[in-house]
Amino acid sequence: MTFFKEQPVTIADKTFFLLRKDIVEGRVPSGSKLSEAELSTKYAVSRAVIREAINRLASCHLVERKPNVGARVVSLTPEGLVELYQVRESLEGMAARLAATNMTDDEVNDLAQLLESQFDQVQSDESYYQEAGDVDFHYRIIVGSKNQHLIRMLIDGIYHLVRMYRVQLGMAGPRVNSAFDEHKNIVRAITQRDPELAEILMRRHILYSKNSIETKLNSGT
Amino acid sequence: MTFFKEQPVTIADKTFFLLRKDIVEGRVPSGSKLSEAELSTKYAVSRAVIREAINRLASCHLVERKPNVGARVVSLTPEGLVELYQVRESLEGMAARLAATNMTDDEVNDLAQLLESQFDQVQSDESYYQEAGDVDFHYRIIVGSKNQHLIRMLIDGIYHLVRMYRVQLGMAGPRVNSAFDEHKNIVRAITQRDPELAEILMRRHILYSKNSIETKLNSGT
DNA sequence: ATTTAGAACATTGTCGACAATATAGCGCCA
DNA sequence: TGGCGCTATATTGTCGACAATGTTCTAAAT
Repeated sequence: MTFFKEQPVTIADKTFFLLRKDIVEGRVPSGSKLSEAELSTKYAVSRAVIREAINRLASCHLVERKPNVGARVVSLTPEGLVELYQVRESLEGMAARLAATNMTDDEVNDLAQLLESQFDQVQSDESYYQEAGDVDFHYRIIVGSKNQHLIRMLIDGIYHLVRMYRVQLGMAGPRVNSAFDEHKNIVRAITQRDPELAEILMRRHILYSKNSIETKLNSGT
Repeated sequence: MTFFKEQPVTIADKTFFLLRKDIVEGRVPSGSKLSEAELSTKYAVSRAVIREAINRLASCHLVERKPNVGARVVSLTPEGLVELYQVRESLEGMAARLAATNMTDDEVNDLAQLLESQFDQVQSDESYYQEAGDVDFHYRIIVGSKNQHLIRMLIDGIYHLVRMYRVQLGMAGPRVNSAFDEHKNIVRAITQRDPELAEILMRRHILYSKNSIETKLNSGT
């Protein structure tokens, strides 16, 4: 149940979503050049809407554009991953802090219930939780912060890059049980309306994720 | 000495910078509608470059765009100010933390020297420090974090909104001496290469600023 | 053989016109 | 008189063509 389903209204929207999906999931390889003419034929739209789509992708930090030269898909590097997770730690920590005071009781209950239902899945079949379940959890807290800047920066911006790293560097891995416990502790802090604790736990949770991914990367090379 | 001077290369760049300046400094009033036709005659460019400029402004959260309807300059509200400073606290806190480990010794020395030179100005003439001096200090730490995401989010994005609030709600006010002391303490923490302390002090510094502004706003109404 | 100047090519930037959508005004009907 | 629907108008979205810039290839000169 992804509740904030963004749906395209204009052609530029649709093209933007398509292109973003293709980039995030690696069909347009990272580091490759984006030719406006080529893309306009590929997606069967005018160059103007391609340009708008590329500009929007640049806002998300998914492509880098140079004037009079063109745009390239960002390249995925270990350093980039570290920087990304530093920002995540900062922003999502604040999101958890704010969620502890700004989420309604109903929202908190729903969140706790979500974890309950995921608990069963973790027991029987681990595969689900890693992907959508984790994202769902984090999204709810971000939205629960009720801070528009935070919400837009994370959901419209950073999370697509995070997903790009996840998909292309193949991050599934373990850490399912431990992450689940961390989620539970965060929810407990929010339930107790303890902002400081919620922030600390969220930051540690993201820090652990980063470390886990880093070791996996290093062992891979 | 503003060292990261961004200069326009294309017409769209120039128009974007002009329009942003006009919005931030209130010549285009907050909450007003941005007519593409009107702006294209006003700035003597085609509608296409106006559209690109508006799109970029939307990425900075300076305007809000609705499909098939148009774009409006954001309205400045007390709640918006609070949300903005929450994000600042989060991101600049992390920037200070990272700066404590990533700034070179030379950069740290320059920063300390900057504060020294500002100290004299604070003694004699308070007016300078509040504006450019404060911004310069924060910019150096942000850049010193060496985190590209942080740098772009803050300098390209949030800081223009901050300036917009400052200019249009007329925030000059006192807090010069106390802010200066806080700056000094932050630099000391960075000099001692103490990331945790640098982050804590920066967050408190921004929190104090927010509180100061809020009380000023409330007393104004 | 290497470097450099220039021309030919390819790509991005800018523009004006047309299409699609939303808004405002007017008349009709209950 | 008030509300509803239609038409007219204004605004945004999309497109193809032209201009400006960057890039590559060639050829000539040292």
